[in-house]
Amino acid sequence: MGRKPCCDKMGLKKGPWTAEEDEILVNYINKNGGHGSWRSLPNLAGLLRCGKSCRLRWTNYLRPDIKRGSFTLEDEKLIIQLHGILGNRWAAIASQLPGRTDNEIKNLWNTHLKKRLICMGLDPQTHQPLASPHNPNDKAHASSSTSTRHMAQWESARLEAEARLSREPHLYNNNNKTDSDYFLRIWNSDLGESFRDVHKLESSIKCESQSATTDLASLTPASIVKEEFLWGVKKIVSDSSSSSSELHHDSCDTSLQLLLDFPMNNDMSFLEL
DNA sequence: AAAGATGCCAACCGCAGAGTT
DNA sequence: CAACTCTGCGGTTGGCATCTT
Repeated sequence: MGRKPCCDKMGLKKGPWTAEEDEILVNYINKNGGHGSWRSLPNLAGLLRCGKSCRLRWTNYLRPDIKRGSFTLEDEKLIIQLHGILGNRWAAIASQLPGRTDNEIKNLWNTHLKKRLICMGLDPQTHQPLASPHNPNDKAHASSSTSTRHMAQWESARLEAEARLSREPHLYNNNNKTDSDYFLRIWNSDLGESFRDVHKLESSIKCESQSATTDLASLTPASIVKEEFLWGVKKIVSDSSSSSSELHHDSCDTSLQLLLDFPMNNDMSFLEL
């Protein structure tokens, strides 16, 4: 059904890259001010590799901004925290660690961090204690604060947006008002701050009926969370364009509440650890 | 010292989504 | 709007390095 792998072509080399191949690839990209089409790059550069292999070699090893060397404790801590929020979305996690690649982080996770969590008695997927199924503490986790989980969803969406923009830096500068663009601006605006304040006042927010019916086993993809969030952001933006500042403030509050109220089934209770 | 086990990581594979025709 | 192409992502693997017995 699917397309044949691009490396199936006869005569294309696979396996480890040689220094000569690296040099050819780097020289080509430097000379042309970018890679252009990865598919046509091997022919143009004179490499007996498929485009995919070239892209991987460049993004994971040859890129000039790659940071080499071991991860610091802070890095590892951050990766664990981000994994708790984002799951196995290595590219999104990597976007928060400049110079580190998704592959590198994935390897670090699979070889070190995962085991470390297990040793600490935590499930590396859920970041929750590997306790017995009848552990009363688990129940406490299940009914964790909704506002805490909303906070995690905001954070998740923010990281996704940043990951996207880090891949497409031109979006910062042009006039395309993308969803991610809006998101980041709102996140850094008074509204974002308001939300963070709301989080601090989490005891005042009661959504117990929703969290009680949450299916903890089914994790909602963060993209869905973002969709819901963006709907709220778009409402804020459209409201603000036709309102006085006071009304704007009200609409922000309203939209903020909408964001807080949207149905969710992500289990983010690990944030309370 | 040698053989087997384990760790590590670069690279490959296949899928999915976005863009194009 | 279906078919196709391109690219990015996450899972997996192969092989070298290191450790253990």
